[in-house]
Amino acid sequence: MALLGLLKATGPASGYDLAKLFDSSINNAWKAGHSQIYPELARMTEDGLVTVEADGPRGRKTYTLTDAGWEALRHWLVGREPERHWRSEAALRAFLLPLLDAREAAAWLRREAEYYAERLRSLEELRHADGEEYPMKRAGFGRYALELGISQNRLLRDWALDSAADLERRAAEEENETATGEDAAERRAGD
Amino acid sequence: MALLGLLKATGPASGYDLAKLFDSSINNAWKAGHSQIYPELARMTEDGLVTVEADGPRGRKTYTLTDAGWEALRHWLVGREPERHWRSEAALRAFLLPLLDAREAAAWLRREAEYYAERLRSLEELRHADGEEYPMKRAGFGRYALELGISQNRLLRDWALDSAADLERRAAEEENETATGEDAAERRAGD
DNA sequence: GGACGACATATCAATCTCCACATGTGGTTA
DNA sequence: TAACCACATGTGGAGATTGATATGTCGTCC
Repeated sequence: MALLGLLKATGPASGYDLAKLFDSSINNAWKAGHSQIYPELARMTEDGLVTVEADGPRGRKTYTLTDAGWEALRHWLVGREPERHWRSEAALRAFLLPLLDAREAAAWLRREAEYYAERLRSLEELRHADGEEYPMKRAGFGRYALELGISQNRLLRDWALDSAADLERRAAEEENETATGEDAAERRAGD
Repeated sequence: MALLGLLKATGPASGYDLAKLFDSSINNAWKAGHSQIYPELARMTEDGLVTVEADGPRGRKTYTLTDAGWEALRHWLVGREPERHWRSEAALRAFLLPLLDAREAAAWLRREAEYYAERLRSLEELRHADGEEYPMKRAGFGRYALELGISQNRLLRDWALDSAADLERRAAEEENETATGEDAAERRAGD
């Protein structure tokens, strides 16, 4: 479906073009290497969703979206089957974080925050980039998706920083209590 | 890894227990049915990450985390290999949204917003629920992950509503322009 | 004219994942 | 005591995914 979408957005293209386009546009939402793209294009050709034409040099094949393909894409876009797999390593780690001690967890979160901050920067750059650098923008694309990505990364960064601060505060409090307890014990021992 | 984490968090458990726990806890971050869990437990037993003991009735097998298992889990939690698969159907749809006309896209977004709002409600309920209803809370778990989930769903809901409103505004503007153009044409025709 | 990098397509094996099918036991309740 | 539900564990096959490997061409720069 992602391939159909790109074909619709850009017009006829080769598998190679699509692979590059994938990288430079929806790679944040969906990943696919050329070893997935080529067989998929062959399958879609069989299904009549696209047509092929061998035209360019180096055995280049240009694929074009058919009416049936656009219909299928449209149907998928509008359809609302509940999302099948929402799966995120980051979320899993976040969930299991309390297994580590507070200091360690906080350190991990701070590194995570840096990572999100970096992604945030690169997305914000994209927002100010023009069509040359960001081909999908020419088609008015990714406008809303880009804003979403920016907001999400900002949220993630702030969440990581806040959680880290919270964990550190708790750790400090605990150490204080322990220290007080030890002081008391020492005082008792000294009696 | 998710399994190891749950084992660490809850202590010894059977595959059945883990499957249920999965559903009631990290299901939002990671999904796994029993048909994945049982083979995975067998594999981890071979690798020495857990030990099995057939004890309960009905062929129940209880799995216990070994030191090696905890070490592996710890290593995974602390380690920071860049996230491998971030893949989201919703994000993909969001990206391809401009392929639809504005009204249709807005309608889709409003339905999407409803969905996020519902998830938001259920997560907020979870926040106020006590350990009885939400077993992982007993272990102090999911505290930060839960807050993250709430923030994310709120963000998603607001993004969908804002984007829908924006699309509708643009569609209305366009229609106005078109109508004005037609008026002018009619006036010319009437001359 | 040779080297090199970008263009361009393809296949294979290993692994992961999903869904459906399959099988059986223990406790409770009508 | 029969029925039923929760408990409990598996297998098998289709399809997706990843990463490695393979092969060859075109244009350009030195």
